Amino acid sequence: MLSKKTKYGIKALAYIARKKDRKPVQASEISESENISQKFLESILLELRKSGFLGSKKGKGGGYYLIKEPEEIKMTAVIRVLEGPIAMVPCVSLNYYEKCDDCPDEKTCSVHKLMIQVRDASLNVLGENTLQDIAFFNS
Amino acid sequence: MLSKKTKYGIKALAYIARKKDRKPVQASEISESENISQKFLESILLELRKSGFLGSKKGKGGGYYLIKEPEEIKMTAVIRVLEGPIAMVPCVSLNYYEKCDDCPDEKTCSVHKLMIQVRDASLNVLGENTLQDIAFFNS
DNA sequence: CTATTAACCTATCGGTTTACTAGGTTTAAA
DNA sequence: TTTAAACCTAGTAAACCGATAGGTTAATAG
Repeated sequence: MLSKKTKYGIKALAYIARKKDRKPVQASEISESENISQKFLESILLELRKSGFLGSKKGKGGGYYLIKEPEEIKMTAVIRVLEGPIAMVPCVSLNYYEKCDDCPDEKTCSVHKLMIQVRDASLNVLGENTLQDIAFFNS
Repeated sequence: MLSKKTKYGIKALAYIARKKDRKPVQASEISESENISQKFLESILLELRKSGFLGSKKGKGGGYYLIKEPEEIKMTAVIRVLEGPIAMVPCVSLNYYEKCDDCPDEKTCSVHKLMIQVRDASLNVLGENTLQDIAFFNS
């Protein structure tokens, strides 16, 4: 399950991407428009800034803005920062690998191979989609 | 992330499927062989029985056995019972649908469309794999 | 220079879930 | 009648989640 944090983070990024001018967008504006608790959103935006997706400007007229172009931001990167691993099991994670304590050998694990397939399928979808794709779409 | 419960459940089912004879397999045997806490495993096996994957026999020489053929058990079904929804967000779940409180309209939600794609990709993999496929595989 | 605005920081917190554990009861075979 | 196994109920420590509270810092407007 996707955490609210990740969900809100994606929505916020999409909101900012939709603004044509590059003027900073305030957390309060996003909060109202997307129905997200402002304080919670603030902490998420901060995290997105610290991880290099957003820049910020303090004080009056301040806010958050995209650092890269929306087409250059893959959803894999966003989700990895906000949610953590994309894989359903640490032992098949590319970026957050961890050995299972119960498995003596991954090669003979019945779960392992299945979860690699799931991971690759998800990775494929999330790697093909950029912020541009999800911010502007014609439903 | 897949819970240990689901992971253990899948491993246990695979273990039982691998036994050629249809004699009941004891929880203790699976527990030892797969390095799973016995009591925890018991509760999982019980759940798998109640949801129609396993049958059981009490008393000496008792244990758990498959009710259906391994080829007939899709991994989607197993995961839905043990883990719950396959979708990463309730609003795109086929079997556990729930509306988001923050979204006024799913059609305009930037997360929604993306998560439908992820769901379909996962569903595709998990629907194609049966217990037979994951129990016997040549790594 | 001052007031205002908005990002930034730290700490806390109630609720839920997770992964077990304990300790028994029931059923069936030897 | 002993033993082995499933079955049942309860509890629990730790982690995580989604938020809230209450400030500090920095930048702009007047």
